[in-house]
Amino acid sequence: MTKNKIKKIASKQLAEKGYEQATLSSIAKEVGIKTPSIYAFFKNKEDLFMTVYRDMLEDYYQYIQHSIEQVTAGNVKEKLYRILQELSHYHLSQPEKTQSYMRLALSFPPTFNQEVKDTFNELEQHLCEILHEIFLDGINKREIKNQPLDDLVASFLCVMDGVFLELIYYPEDKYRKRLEQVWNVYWLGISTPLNQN
Amino acid sequence: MTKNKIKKIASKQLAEKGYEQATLSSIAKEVGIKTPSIYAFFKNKEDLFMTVYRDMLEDYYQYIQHSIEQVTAGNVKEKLYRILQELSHYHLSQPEKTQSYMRLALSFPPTFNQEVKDTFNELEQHLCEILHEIFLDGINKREIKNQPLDDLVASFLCVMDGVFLELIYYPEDKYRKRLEQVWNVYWLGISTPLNQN
Amino acid sequence: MTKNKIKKIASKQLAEKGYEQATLSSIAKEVGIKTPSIYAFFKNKEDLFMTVYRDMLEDYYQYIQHSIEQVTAGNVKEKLYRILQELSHYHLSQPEKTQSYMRLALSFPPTFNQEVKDTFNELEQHLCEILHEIFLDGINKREIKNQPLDDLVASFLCVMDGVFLELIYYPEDKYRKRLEQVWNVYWLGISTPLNQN
Amino acid sequence: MTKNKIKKIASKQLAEKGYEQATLSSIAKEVGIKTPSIYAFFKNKEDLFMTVYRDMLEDYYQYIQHSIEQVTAGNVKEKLYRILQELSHYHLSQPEKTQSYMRLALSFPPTFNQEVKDTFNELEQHLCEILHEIFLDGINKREIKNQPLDDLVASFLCVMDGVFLELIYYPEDKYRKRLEQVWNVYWLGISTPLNQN
DNA sequence: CATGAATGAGCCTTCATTCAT
DNA sequence: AATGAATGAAGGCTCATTCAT
Repeated sequence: MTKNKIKKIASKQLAEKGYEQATLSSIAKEVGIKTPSIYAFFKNKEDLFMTVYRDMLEDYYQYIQHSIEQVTAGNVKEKLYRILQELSHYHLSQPEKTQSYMRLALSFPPTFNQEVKDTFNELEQHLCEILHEIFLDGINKREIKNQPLDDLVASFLCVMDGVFLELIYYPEDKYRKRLEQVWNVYWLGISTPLNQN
Repeated sequence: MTKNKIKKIASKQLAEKGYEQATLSSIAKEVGIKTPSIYAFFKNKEDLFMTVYRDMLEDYYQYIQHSIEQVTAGNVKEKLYRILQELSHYHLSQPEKTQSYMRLALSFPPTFNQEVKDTFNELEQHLCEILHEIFLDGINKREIKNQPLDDLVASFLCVMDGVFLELIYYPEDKYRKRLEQVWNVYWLGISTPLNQN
Repeated sequence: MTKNKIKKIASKQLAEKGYEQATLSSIAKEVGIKTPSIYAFFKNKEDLFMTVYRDMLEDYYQYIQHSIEQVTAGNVKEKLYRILQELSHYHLSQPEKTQSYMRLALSFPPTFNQEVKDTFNELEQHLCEILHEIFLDGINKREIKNQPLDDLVASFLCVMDGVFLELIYYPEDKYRKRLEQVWNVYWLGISTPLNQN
Repeated sequence: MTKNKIKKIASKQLAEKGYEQATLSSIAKEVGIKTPSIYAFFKNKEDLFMTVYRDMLEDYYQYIQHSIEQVTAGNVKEKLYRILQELSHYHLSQPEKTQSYMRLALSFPPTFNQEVKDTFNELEQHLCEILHEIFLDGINKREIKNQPLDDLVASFLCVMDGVFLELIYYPEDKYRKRLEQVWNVYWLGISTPLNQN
């Protein structure tokens, strides 16, 4: 279906060149159609990329949700590490998406920014709840040192953010090593002595 | 001097709107000159923003260097926290610069990207050395739990990155709270029990 | 068809004002369209004039070829004179074309020059062969004094060139007189006494 | 003297690139001054090239005049041939001048064209008189077949023009051969049998 | 003499978009 | 659903030129 092809290539070019350089005509050319044909499917350039963005976010959302739900087995250490790994896997296995993602977050017309932020917040909210539970569980089970839950959640989110940024800037191998180092220190830091093996 | 005014406003508009939207004509208008006048000072649009970027990086470099050198007094805890604070202060006190910075890093013509990465790496290299020393010192003085130095450095860089990303996305008050939470957990995690007060 | 109209007017303005002064906007204005519309038909300004030039050359080529082929009847004197006349007729009946032609030959971006020269050479080559035959025939029939064939061909080409240059510089009436004078002397010069009536 | 340097380089760039491409700034750069400095010596771009052109023509004029005056010795054949040779020598020894010359003749703003033509005409007028005398002399001395003087003059001018055009288009060696062939045929054509050796 | 700064005019070009087909 | 033709808007850039210094 042409519509999907357009979206796919729009997303790809967005990743490669950013919003402004991802010209309708350049997209059309790569799709193999003429520029005005795009308007048969999308009202606008903004509309097209809005859609692309929503799809992307939806996809991400689904993935994260799905990943998290599957992380029921295992102890807290495994759960947390698993989250970082799922995150890494998602971005590493389809780096263009992450790029597009970042690009849109920065280069989108201001009108759009609110929606971007809203979706982001929702996602974060969800994540917070999950992490809350996990850490609560961890403390109860004495896997994790007793600390304010919010602090723990914040710290993990910070690790996630840091790891995410490095995921963008470093090549995969260097990134993987980093991730491990970070995780080692982090886990050693938050866990109770009993669980540091 | 007009040249500086151009650079300043170019940087500002870059932060606000990104490279493509920071039009030469829009810059000129805000400076109060006519567009072609810009060419009396810069060869190109690219040249202008190249200069802006280099200045920015130079400035950042100087600041970090300066900050770090002054962090000789105090124990390791103070030193590390001080670094995070200086970083925060730098970006919070002139948020446009940070924005420009991010924008250029993502939206610049590919030719330029190598230079961006090189400068980045150099900066990181320098930071690594400093952190290395600090952590080594911390371990020797029993302020910090004995762990591989590289892991510690990596973890701190990750915290820095995470904190940096949040600094961009959250409003200042929310950010400050986050920073404190993160720091609490982090320091509790890496320090020896004696130093956890 | 708009495309042809653009070409026609481009050619005309080229003749009148030269490549640089034949602005896309001035062409568009005369065609009655807006400047960007030209890009629906031509990739470039260069592309447009390239096309114009090739058409011109093609047209010239066709004409010369056609003219020559029809000059089978008559004796050698008539044939040669006919060639000069056809040449004159071509340029006099559409002087803009000749002007454009000259203009492009001189003012075109260097990239293009090779193609210009190549086409020119091909045309000249063809002409040489024809003249060769005619002169050979002339000598055999004792209409023309026995001289090296190559010299005769060269001399005739020189007359053509001279005549061509004068065709550009003189107004038509003056040119016609000149042509006759030149032809008189030339024919008297190369013909055998029997044929000088 | 800077003024002369400007003129020289203006002329050179004119030859190489034509009037429009011979930018004041590009001239200034090659001279080693800043663009506005040109205005210390010339009122205008047009003024500059006007001067350049007048100098060129003056120079040409002088040369031709001088050449011709020195062609008093020798018989008519030698005189005529000498003229062609001087012409060739002039253009071959400083081909840029000829290029500039042609360029200006074609690409100059229309205002200027009249002066160009006037000077040209004057030169031609002068040449005509000289040729008139030579041919008259030639006929009287039975070196040249009796023909209308005007025709002879016209024919020689035509040869000059043709030869000139070929001088521009052919490389030197090819040109020289051509010139000889043309001259052979021409002289054989106009001379009396007695003088054809 | 020379130049730094500035500018009006204009050029080529690209882009998103529309509309009739 | 697709496209050829057209366009308003704008962008980056160059050029000749001026003027104060």
